[in-house]
Amino acid sequence: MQIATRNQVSEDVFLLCGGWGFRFFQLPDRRRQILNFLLPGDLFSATSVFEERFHFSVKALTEIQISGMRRAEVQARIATNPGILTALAKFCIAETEAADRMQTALGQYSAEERIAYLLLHLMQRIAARSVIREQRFPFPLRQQHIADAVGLTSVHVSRIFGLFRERRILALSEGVLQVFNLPELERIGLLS
Amino acid sequence: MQIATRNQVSEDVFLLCGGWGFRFFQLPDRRRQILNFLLPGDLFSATSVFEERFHFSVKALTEIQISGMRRAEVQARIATNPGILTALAKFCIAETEAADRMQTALGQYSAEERIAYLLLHLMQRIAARSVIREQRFPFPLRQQHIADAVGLTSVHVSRIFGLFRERRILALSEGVLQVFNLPELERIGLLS
DNA sequence: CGATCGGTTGATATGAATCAACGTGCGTGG
DNA sequence: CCACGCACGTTGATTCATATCAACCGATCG
Repeated sequence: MQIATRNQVSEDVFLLCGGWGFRFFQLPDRRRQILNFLLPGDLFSATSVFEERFHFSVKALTEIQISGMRRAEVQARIATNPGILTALAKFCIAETEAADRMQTALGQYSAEERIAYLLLHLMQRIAARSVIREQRFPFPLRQQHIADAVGLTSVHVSRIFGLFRERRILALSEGVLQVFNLPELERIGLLS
Repeated sequence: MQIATRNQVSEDVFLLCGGWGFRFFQLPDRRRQILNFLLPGDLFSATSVFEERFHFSVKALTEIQISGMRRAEVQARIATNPGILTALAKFCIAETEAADRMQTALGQYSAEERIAYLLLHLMQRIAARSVIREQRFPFPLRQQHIADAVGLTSVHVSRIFGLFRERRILALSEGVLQVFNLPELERIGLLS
């Protein structure tokens, strides 16, 4: 379900309170790039506090809850309460660093490396939000989402998952990602 | 010449006053990803105002002048003068949007499209800083830099430049990029 | 004068895309 | 309740874009 569209004007700053979403660019042909995945607690984007229009689109991946705050009000709060600015800066730093790392993955990594990197990054973010037992992560993405995020086709993503499964590194089914061999996954996807 | 190194701690926020540089990640093998190019007037990164250590490395491409400001002082100024925060936010927005577009280029574009996109983006930034006559842009990058920025080999970059030259779209030599057919370059590299 | 750097070009290899077929589960309308 | 269509994933055959390896050239510089 589309939540926001590039160039759309909004007076609100949005926070994802529950569920999963993703931020993306749609090209005029069929191609699209998923820029990142949104998890509970994420602002759509730190910069949206100062931008009156979205420079990206957003879709929901599951049922979601979002909360909107008036931009003018958020800005006023920043002026009076410096703690808010610090929190915003922290979020912005995380976002920027994640973007830089993803850019590196897209420019330099092989298919296996890119997928491993994406999974590790998501696992870390999921684990920060809920307790993980036996390395089983809730994981609502379809292979097409992974493909659009790491710049591969879904066919090729399927092959790589087949390899990972065969090598007993991980398995993905029914919305659950189970990791059997974390060190190996990290060896593949944690290049820096 | 290396100017800054990943994980290095610094109490200063840096501004590039003259010359060209670039921000990058170096991988343990030979690979590196150039994250963006720095032109006069650019902060190394907007987030460095709130980060005490670099999460990236920086190298100079030409002779450069840089100016450092105490981070604590910059933060104090923000608190008293809201105009500085607005300016910082504007820079951060431009940086973020450029990163999102580059991520899209790396994930979705062909070699020709990526190079055309990079050149157009740089041309726009160069033109914002100096008057351009006859579509001749000062351009100190080597083909290896372009390769590392768009995730190709320098050999392949050379072939694509050969094609562009042959098709009378542009030519690059002696530090000058000359564009003969801007509409065609835009058709190739301006997909969204 | 030799060495190094940046760029070009050709031959070949390879990783990922494309095209196509098939299976399975699921929702929906008859 | 069944039949059909559709979304998602898998697998095989083939093609294509880009990488790799290698040779060579001209400019520059110690």
